[in-house]
Amino acid sequence: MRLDDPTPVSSPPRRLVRQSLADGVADELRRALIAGELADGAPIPEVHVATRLGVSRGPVREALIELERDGVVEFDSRGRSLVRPLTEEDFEEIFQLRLAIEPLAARLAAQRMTPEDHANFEGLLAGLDECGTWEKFHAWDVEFHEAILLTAHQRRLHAAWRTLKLQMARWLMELQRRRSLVTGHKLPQTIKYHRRLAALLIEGKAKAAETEMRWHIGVWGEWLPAVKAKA
Amino acid sequence: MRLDDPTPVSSPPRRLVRQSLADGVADELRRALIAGELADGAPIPEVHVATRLGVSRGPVREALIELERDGVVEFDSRGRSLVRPLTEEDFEEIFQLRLAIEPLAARLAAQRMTPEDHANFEGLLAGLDECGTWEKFHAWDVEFHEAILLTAHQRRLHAAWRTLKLQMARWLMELQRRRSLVTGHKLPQTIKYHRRLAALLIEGKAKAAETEMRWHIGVWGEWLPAVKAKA
DNA sequence: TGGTTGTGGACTGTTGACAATCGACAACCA
DNA sequence: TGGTTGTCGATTGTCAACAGTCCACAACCA
Repeated sequence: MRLDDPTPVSSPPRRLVRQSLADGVADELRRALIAGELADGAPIPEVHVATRLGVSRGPVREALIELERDGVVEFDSRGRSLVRPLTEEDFEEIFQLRLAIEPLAARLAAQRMTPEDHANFEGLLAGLDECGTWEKFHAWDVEFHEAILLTAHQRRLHAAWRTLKLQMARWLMELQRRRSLVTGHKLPQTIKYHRRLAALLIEGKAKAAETEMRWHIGVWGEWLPAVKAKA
Repeated sequence: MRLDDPTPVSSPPRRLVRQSLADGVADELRRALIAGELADGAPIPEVHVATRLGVSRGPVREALIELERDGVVEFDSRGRSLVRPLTEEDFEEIFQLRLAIEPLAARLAAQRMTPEDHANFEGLLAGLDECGTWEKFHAWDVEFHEAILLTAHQRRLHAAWRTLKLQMARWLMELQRRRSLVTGHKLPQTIKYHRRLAALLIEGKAKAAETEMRWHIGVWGEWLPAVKAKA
């Protein structure tokens, strides 16, 4: 890339973005949360995180606020932050919210799909072939749903969904750890369903995509028993 | 109230809550935003707010982050905060999101209504009689919808809705300022509809309340033309 | 012994100061 | 003149320190 060309680079590749320390701290906390390094209900003293990561308390504070918005951290009445325990009701809530958000997003995405989105989804669809394990598939799945939310072009809808994303990841890890997942679902079958949904989106069949997504989330909600077994 | 009684006061009345400066700053900014004292797109330098309110930049930072979550403030690439301009697309988005959230909330609220909630809604219903002006009614309306979201007992749903609340207030003020509101709607009629919705909730008719709310939001969405006229 | 009263430690809330970044505008030069 | 290079002011990012609050535990007393 030539650096003496004065025309600005507008598209994503090779653009320098300054990432604040707060963002870095948030990323690190997210990682730790998903990795299960922080137990449910464990306190997260600002000072500890700060010294551990070699920053001051300011950025840590901001990161914690960010994570509170994502629903994985909560502040007690005295302002101390702690890992928000996962409860069965949370799962139920997340289920309801997904049911409200994602079918709508699917409809809008199908309606508003541009040629670029089109190509994007074709690529995703192709990537599905390489999902030989549940682990790979789950990674693909998150990317897929995120793509739908992005394609819907609704900032607020996406923001609401984002707050669910991290929590779903935590559930997934927790369930995998207990090996209580994959409750009667076959991977090839699951992949088939996703292929179907992706096809509807690509074809721009808005109403059908919405219905399919509603059903899709419903299936996901069937994990609830596994969740109950854990809680 | 006796202060030498060791039993803690759990219910709302007379309980001392420490409000951080950040919360106070956020409240003040919210007020200014709704009052129209901050123009669309106007920068909000931390230092200005801090000196104006006699606090340091820390709490102001946190307040601005809070308002960004509420969707009324945005940060540019360099971290500077500014008043997020209201656009027609925003209104459309808010409409879609309300349509996804509130009917669901109404259904859940009707299902889960406790005797206390019951009394609460009865009180609200009575308060409707004193809404002689649109202004009073709008205040009542916000309280009403908030009560529904609270009664649904879904943290995340409520959180998603809260981010819309402030923005709706901004729209309302903006439209009132332009006198482009009340587009063919009569106040007594509007009050009648609300009375009907409230009755369904109180009677616990979940499905009917959900449908009514969907229609209700749909009517609200008819303000869109007025919004377009403004934008 | 049972309840009250210090006292220390662990945190958070808030602040003021310093460093870094960026736009605007002036100075400079080929 | 057109483009490049300083420089200044405005604003945010980050930090270290201080003050306030609360819990836990010990000391104390009736």
